[in-house]
Order: sequence, then C-alpha cells, then structure tokens
Amino acid sequence: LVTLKIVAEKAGVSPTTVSRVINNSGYVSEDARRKVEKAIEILNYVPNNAARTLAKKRTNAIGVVVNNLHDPFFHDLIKGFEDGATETSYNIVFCSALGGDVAGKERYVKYLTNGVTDGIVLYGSYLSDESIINYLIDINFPFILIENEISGRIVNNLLIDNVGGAEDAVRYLISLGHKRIAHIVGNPNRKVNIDRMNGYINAMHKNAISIDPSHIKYITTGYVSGYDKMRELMLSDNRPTAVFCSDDAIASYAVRAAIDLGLKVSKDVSVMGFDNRTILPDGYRGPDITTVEQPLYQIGKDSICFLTEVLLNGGCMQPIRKVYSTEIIIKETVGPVYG
Amino acid sequence: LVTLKIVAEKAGVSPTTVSRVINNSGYVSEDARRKVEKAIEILNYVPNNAARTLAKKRTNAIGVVVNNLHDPFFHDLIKGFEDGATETSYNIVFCSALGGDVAGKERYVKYLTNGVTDGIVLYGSYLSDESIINYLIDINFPFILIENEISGRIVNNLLIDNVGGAEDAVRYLISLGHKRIAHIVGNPNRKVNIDRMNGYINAMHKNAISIDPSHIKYITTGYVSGYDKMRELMLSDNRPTAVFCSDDAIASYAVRAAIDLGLKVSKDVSVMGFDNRTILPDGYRGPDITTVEQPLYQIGKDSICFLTEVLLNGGCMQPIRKVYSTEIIIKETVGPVYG
DNA sequence: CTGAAAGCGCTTACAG
DNA sequence: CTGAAAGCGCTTACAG
Repeated sequence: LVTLKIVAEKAGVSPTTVSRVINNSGYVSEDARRKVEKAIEILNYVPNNAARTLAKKRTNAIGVVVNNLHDPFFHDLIKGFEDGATETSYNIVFCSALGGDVAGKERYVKYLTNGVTDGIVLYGSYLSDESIINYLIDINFPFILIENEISGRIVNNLLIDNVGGAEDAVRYLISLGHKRIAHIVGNPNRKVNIDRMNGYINAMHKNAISIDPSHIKYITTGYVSGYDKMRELMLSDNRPTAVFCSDDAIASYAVRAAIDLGLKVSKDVSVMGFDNRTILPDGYRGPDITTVEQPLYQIGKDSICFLTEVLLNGGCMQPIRKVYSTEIIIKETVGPVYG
Repeated sequence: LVTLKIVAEKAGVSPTTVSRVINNSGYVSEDARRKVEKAIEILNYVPNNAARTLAKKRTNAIGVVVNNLHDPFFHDLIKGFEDGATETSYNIVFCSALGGDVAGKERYVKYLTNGVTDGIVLYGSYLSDESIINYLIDINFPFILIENEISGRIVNNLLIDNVGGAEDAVRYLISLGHKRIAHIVGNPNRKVNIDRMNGYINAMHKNAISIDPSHIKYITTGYVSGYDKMRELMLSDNRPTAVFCSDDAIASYAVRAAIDLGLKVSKDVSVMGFDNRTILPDGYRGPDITTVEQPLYQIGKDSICFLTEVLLNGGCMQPIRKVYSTEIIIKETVGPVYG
C-alpha cells in the first residue's frame, strides 16, 4: 500500500508538503511541487478517503437514498441526479431500500451519515420515513427531502404541488362535461396519494359536484389492482364516465380493464393518470394516457445542486423550499362525456 | 458529536470495552455490556465509519459501478443487485457514469477503491474499461466483472454466452427458411456487440449461407439509428427476409421502420433482437419482439453473493468464472420465410 | 474480563 | 515556503 508518507520519502519532502500539493492548499515551491507530482505519478498514489475524511471531517460525497431503485419510475429522476452530479464536485452514491422497508432505509441513512457522505438526498413520499427524517434533524446532518414533509419540522424541501395538480386534472375532466368522476387511490401510506385525493375532492366540491362514496376505490395489492378496481367501477350501478387515478401505473391497469370489458377508452370512459411516466409497467401497450406531469428530471437535478450549495455555505443559509407545479398532458385516454 | 470516548465516560468503562461491545468481540462482562448498551442508547451513538475503516482496513461496503443507471435496461439487473444486497451483510452503494464517460467511471472507481468499499462490481461490456480493470488488478482490489473481459488477465468474471446466443438466434431464423438474413450491429466498442456479430457470422457459415456484405449495418447515432439502417435494408436491391439486431432497443427501431414502410413484421420481414428487455425505449408499442434472453436478474444477484464470498474468504479462492447461457424467447416478430 | 497505548493515513494549526 | 507534532475516532495487540 502506498501512503502519503511513502510519497514524501520518495519526493524528499515532508508529509505536510505532500498534503499541500494534493490538496492544492498553502504555499508550495514549484520545485517541491514537481518532485511530489513525480513521486505520485511513479508510485501511482491515490489518497485514502477514510483517513482524509477522519482528518478533514468532510467526505466530498453526497448520498441519494430511494426505495426500489429498479423501478422504471425513477428513469427521469435518476437522469436528473446524474446530470446534477456532473455539475457538482461531490461524488454521488445511490442506495436503495427494497419495498417500503424502513429498517433497510434507516440502516443506509445511518451508514451514509457517519463518515461516508456530507449530505443526503432523501426521496420518497413515505409517511413511515418520519423516524429517519427526525434522526437527520437530531444529528444536524445536511439533507434535502424530495416529495415528503413532516409537519412542524422545517427542512430543505423539494415538493410537487400534488393537490393542485390533481385539482387541475379533475377540473379538466369537469370541463369536458364529466360529473360522475371516480378516483382510484394508491397506497394511502404515501403522502403523495393523500394529496392527490384531496385535490380530487377539492375540485369536486368547488364545482358543487357530489361524490358517490363508492366512486373512491383504494388499491389493495399494488398498482396491478387498479385493474380490479376499474372493473368494479365499470360494472357498478352508478357507472362513472371518468376515472382519475393516483398515478399512471394504476391508470395503465384501469385502461387494460376497460379495454378487456369491451369499452372504448376516451369515448365510453375517460381515464386520467398522474406522473407522465415514459415507461409504464408490464409492457403496457394501450393508448397513451392523459396525465399530469411532474418535473422529475428537474427535481433530481436541482436536489443535487441545492444540496451542494447547502454544503458549501455551511449552516448560514435559509432552508430551501420549492414547490414545483405540474402540467396537464393531453394524450389519448380522455374525451368529452358521452351524449 | 458523540464519540466512542464519550460513551465510555458515560458508561464508566474504557473505550476498549465500548469497542468490544459494539463489535461484539472479545470478552465483556454482562454488567459492562449492559452499562455500555445503555449509554449508547441514551446518547444515540452511531460509530463513525471513516474512523472504523481506517482502523480496521475494512469498510463493510460493496460498490456497484455502471454506466447510465437511469437506463431502464438495468431494471432486472438492479433488482438482482438489490436482492443480492439483502443476502449479504455488506452495504451496497451504486455509482453511475454518464454515457460512455471513462473518466467519470475511473474517478468513481478510484474513489470507491480507496477507503470507501471493500470490493466492487463493475458492469458493462466496454472495451474502454480496460484501464480501469488494469488499475483494479494492479492495486489488488477485489472486484467482479460482469459482461466484460480483457485478454490475458484473469479476474472474477460473470459472462453471458453472447456468441452462442446470437448463433442460436440466427440458427432459429434459418430453421424457418430464412437465408437472406441481415444484421444490425450496435456500438462496436462494446464487446457484447462484437460477440453477437460473431455468433451471426458463425451461424451463417456453419449453414453454408453466404453473407451479403451490405447486409451488415452498423448503427451510427445510438439505437435510434436502427430505424435508418432497417430502412436502408428494406429498400435495398437484395432485401433480406430477416434481420437480427444486436439488442432489443435497436430491434424496436427496426420494427418501427418496417411498419412505417407498410410492411407486416413477421410476415413480410422477420426481426429478432437480444436481451428480452421488459421495457423498450421511447414508448415502443409495436408487436412483442422475438429475442434472446440473458439472465440479468440472476447475474446481478450472483455478483453480489460471489463478491461477498470473495471478500469473506480473503485471497484464498479460485477466481470465479461463470458463463450464463441464453434462451430464445419466441414472441411476435419472427415468422417463416415468405413463399 | 479490562484498560493503556500505539497505530490506521491523513490534515492543520503552529513555529520557524 | 517548509516541517514536527498533535489530532481526527476508532481498533487491536499487549499486559495485567
């Protein structure tokens, strides 16, 4: 193993001087610098990060923690992280917890926050992340939270206006004449789904349309059960003319169900999603889903850039709070109400 | 900041004893253990990984390095890594280099190999990774290489039989009566594409079918140019009846081109891919592509498990070399030759 | 079963 | 411009 000390001996200078040249700090004579650089070259020396971290109390790395990194949902977001990475001098490492595994996520956070990164990006609208967030606050560790929030604690926050976006979506359906609008709700342990449901309710109330309680369906076994919920809705007595889903994955299954029932989507029934995912699960090949777009790429990129700023400015910074607005993307699954 | 020393004071024991209980090593009286555990609990102590790494020369982490983590191609592979992670006690961190950026990849490898991980999984069939691989060998760092190889150096290797898989694919086309079989070749700087091309050539030779040189097309601007290449093939004088593509992404564009030309895929022309990707780029919605499957999930999982073994057994282990075989997956884009 | 001491490989005041 | 020395927060022989 080649250490800084060995480099120093080879170069005929003190370890201090070697340190100065690899950190490009303090005064070093041209002559000394050349000797050190040559020794580094010859010995192929790379500084040990653990030792460096311990001495400097700084790792020069940022951690990104998500659930289910394999999910194609992350496509845009990861691209944002990657592009953010090219604009920061920090190394970026990703950690993934499977499913909604809080314990696994917590383990990674404790790992990353103790001498392996300087800051972390925590993604995910999980209510169950509260303990993790509290931990980060308690140890006063720099982090930025995407798409999550816990009441009463103010942190660096990147949010999407899910309530507003859902409200827009439902208002759009109403503008096309729909009144019997159903809602298929995703996992209620995720704040994002609760917000979107509230947006749905708001829009209905504001337009003085009363909601048939049987028109609100919760998925049970993941987004796949959007299929069953849609089927139930379509076969019910008070069949809705439009269905707003918590996300595109659910919507894709709703569309499949409608098609399998012989319905023509957008004509016989409208289906609207949320997310504007480019990649839908399980090889979906139905019509393109009318949806609400959230700027995931931008958020991913911003999260790295903002966190970099936070780290560089130390504590002397206003907490970041940014709410990204959404946009309706008209595609093929929504049409005017029949008749 | 709460350190081990503070815990020791609080518990009224020496730092040595605290270290023993957090590492569960050596003898500790029940009484001392209890006092230490209580102090840890009260102070909410978490050991500093950098200090630990420096002292133990062991990080208890594994790094996974890939290009373009955002690519949905990684879906199965990442799932494999994640599931592998649940079977090892190592923490897993992912790093992503954008595009074919060797410099970025090298930077991450140098970072990970110097006091941040104990071993790394290097994915990708890039010929240009040679310098990285040589570096890893030179510093004697444990790693496992997926889908890559450099001649003359023996390393832990997880490979896919790309030559055999491609040969099978082309033999399958031949068995359906095809003779004028074209090949659209992906980036020739990736070994995988060269191997598959060799498989194509082998199959043709073994069946004594001569190849029309104009039937071998190289993509130019990424998989999207599969579209143009297919168009050229379909409009050429000696139009092929079947086209074998280096991968499914290219094949998906070839299919798009055929359809846009008014051809019926599988009847007028057969298209075969490689990878059996569940998620095709850019919202592909054509027929399901007949292809060759590689067990990416298994490989991802195995890579973590094998590397864990290597790390636990120190140097005293035979190098790993495993070649995974492939399987033809018949879907909708291949049919018997016309007439 | 326990603790004092040295050491892991760096950095950073400090003195010159 | 340069270097000796202390220290970052742990672990691990070693002696008891």
